Amino acid sequence: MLHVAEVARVSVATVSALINGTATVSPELSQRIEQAIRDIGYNRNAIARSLKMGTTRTIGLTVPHITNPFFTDVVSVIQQAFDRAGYAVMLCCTDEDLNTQDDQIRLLLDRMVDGLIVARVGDGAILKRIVDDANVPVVMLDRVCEGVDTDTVVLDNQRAVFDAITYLIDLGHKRIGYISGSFDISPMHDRMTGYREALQTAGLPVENELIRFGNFHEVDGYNATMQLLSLHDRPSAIFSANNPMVIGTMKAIRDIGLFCPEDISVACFDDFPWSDVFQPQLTTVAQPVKAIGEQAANLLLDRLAGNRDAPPRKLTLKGRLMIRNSCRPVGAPLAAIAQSVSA
Amino acid sequence: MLHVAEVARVSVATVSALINGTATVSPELSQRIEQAIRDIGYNRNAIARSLKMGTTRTIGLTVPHITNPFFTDVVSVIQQAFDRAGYAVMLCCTDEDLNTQDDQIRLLLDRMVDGLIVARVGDGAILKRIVDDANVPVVMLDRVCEGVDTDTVVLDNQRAVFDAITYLIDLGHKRIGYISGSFDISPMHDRMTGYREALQTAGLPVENELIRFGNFHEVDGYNATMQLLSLHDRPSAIFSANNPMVIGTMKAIRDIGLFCPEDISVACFDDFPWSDVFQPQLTTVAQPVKAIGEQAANLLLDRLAGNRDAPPRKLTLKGRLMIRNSCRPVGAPLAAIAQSVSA
DNA sequence: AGAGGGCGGTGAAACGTTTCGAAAATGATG
DNA sequence: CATCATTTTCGAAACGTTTCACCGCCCTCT
Repeated sequence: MLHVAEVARVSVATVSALINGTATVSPELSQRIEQAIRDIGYNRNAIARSLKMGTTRTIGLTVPHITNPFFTDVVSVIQQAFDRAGYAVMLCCTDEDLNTQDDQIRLLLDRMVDGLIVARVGDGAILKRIVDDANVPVVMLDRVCEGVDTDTVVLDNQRAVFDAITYLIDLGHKRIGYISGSFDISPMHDRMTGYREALQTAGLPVENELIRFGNFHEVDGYNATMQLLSLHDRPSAIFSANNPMVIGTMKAIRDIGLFCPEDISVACFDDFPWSDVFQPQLTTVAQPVKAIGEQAANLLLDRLAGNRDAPPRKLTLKGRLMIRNSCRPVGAPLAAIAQSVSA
Repeated sequence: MLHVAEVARVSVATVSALINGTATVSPELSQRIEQAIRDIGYNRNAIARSLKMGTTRTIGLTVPHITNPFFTDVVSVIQQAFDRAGYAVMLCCTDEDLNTQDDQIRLLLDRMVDGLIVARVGDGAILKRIVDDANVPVVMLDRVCEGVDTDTVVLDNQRAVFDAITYLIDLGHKRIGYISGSFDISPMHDRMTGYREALQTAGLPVENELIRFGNFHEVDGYNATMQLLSLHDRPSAIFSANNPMVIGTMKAIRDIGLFCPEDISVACFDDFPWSDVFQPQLTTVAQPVKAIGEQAANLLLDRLAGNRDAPPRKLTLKGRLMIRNSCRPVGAPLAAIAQSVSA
C-alpha cells in the first residue's frame, strides 16, 4: 500500500480511504490510485487488516469426522454459506478426541477467528472455559453442551428414534438390538431415551443384552453387531445410532452369513445419499442436513453482523423416517416386504 | 504480552524470548513470566505474529466438491496431516466453477496462507497468473495443469481406465457406454484415452453414440445413462468416469426398470467405502486416497520446511481395479456372475 | 472583506508481535 | 581492583493496515 501511495503520489491514508470507501476522494486521485493498484498488482494484506481491525472474516468449524456423511454434508453447506458471506472457513476434525478438540479450538482462537461452529466432543467443562474467556460467538451443532449457553441447532433425537423403533415394533419386532455411540454427547443420550421410551410405550422390556456401545466407527458397529448376533436369543432387528457404525453392522451380517432383511432387519440414524439405489435400501432417520447447516451458519452470521447480546437461541429440527426395504415384518412371508414399503 | 511484561516486571522482548526460546532468560525471570502468563491467561496473538513473521502456519485447500467421496477422503487425510504439523487448513469448495475458484484462491492468498493445495477446475491460465505472482508453494492434486509447473500428485488415469474397460471386454462386452466429465480437466481427458485405447487394443470400434459428457453431478450421470439406455442398440455395460455420476447411472437403470448386473453391467471410477456391503457391489477403480492425500501434504510440508528451490516433483500413483459383482459375463447364465467374482 | 462550513487530503499513532543492536549485569582474569 | 568477555535484559523499529485529529482550500453568506 505504501508502494501504491508512492506511485500515485498520495498518502497511504488516501489509498485506504479509496479502497474501503470510508471517505470521498477526488476523481483525479481515485484514478491515479486505481491505476497504480493495477500497475503494481496490489492486494490488500488481510493479516495486517485483521490485526488493526480485530476481525479476520474467518470462522472456525470443528467436527468429529468429516468422513461421516452427516458431517460431510453439514460442512459442505456451512462452507458454502460462509463463502457467500465473504468469510473463510478453517476446518478441524477432532477425531472424537477431547484433547485434540481443545487444542484445535485454542489454535483457532489464537488465530482470531470471528466465530466458531462446534460439533463438540466429550464433556463441556473445558470447552466452556475456553469459549468463555475468548469472547467470540459460538454455535453448537448437533450436540448440546450443558453449562455452555450458546446458540445451538440440534435434532429432536429422542422423537426421531422413538418413531423409528416404533416402526420396527409395528412390524412385529420384539427384540430390537440397539447400537449406541458413547454417552458423553447429548444426541446419544437422547436417542437411547427414544429407544427405551418406544419399547416401554409398546409394553416391551428393555433388555441390557440388546444394547451395545461403540465409538462411532465402522469397526465398533461391526463388533457390536457380532455380539448381538451371537446372543442365544438373537434380535430380529438392529438399530444403529449412527451412520458409519451401520456399515459395520451390514458387514457383520454378511460375514456371519445372514441376509438383510431376510434374516435380520436393520435401520439406522442418518441417511445416505445413495440409500435408495443399492440393496438393501436402508430404512433410516434422515436429518435435514441442509437446514441444520444453514441454520447454524445463519445464527453465527447474525451474531457476526453485530447482534451480540440477544439471548441464546436453541433450534430443534425434526428428523424424518425414510422407510425403505431393510426391515421386514416379522413372520410375514418375504413377498410382503415390497408391499410394506410401497404402503 | 505487554500486560504480561508489566505484571512480571520485565520487557516485552524478554517475554517474547522466553515464549519462543530464542534467547536464554534467567530462571528467576522465567518463573515470574510464566506465573504472569498463567495468572492473566495470556495467549499469543497469532495474527500479530503472522504479520511480523510473514508466515501464518495456515494452508489453503480447494476442491471442487467435498461431498464427492473421493474428495471427502482426501480432504480428511490432508487435514489430519497438517493438523499434526501444527498447521490450520482453510477449506474452499469451488463447485466446479472457475470464477469461484479464482475468488477463493485470491481470498486465501490475501490471508497470507503459507501454501496451497489445489484440485483445480477449468483452464489453468488465470490460476497460473495468480499463483505465479503470489509467491507461495502450490501442490496440484488430482488434476494437472499444463503451463503451471508445480508439485503434483495424480493418478495414472489412463492406465486405470484401460484396465477397467479391458476387464469389461474380457467379460465379452462389445458395446460399452462411457460417461465422462467435462474435458477441461486432465483426468477426464486421460480416462477417455484409456477407454479408447482399450477398445482399440481389442479391435473394437469407438462409437461416438456410446460416449456421453456430464458435469460430474449425479443428475448428469442420470441423464447420460437415460440417453445411453434409449439407444436403438443399447450398450451392455456402462462405465462412469466419476463417483457421483454413477449414482445417477444406478438411478436411471432402476427408473427404466432394468437391473444391474442382470440387464446391464456397471463399473465406475472411485471406490465407495461401503461398496462391498450393498448390492450390487460395484466394480470400481479405487484410487489410493490415503496415499494421495498424504503425498500431497508431504510435498507441501517439505516446501514449507524450506525446500523451495527443488524442481517440481510429479507423483503418479496407480489405481486398483476392485472387481465385485456389478458386471456380468455377456451371454453367460446369471449363476456365472458369482463365479467370475471369486475368480 | 472576513467569518464560517464543507470537502479532500494527510501525518502519525495504534494493533501485538519479533528482532536487532546496545546496554547492563555478571563473572573471569591479570 | 581494573579490565575484559560473556551473559542477560531491554528499547525501539518494523510488519501493513486503519483511523482520527488536523490542515488547507474553496465556497457561501453576512
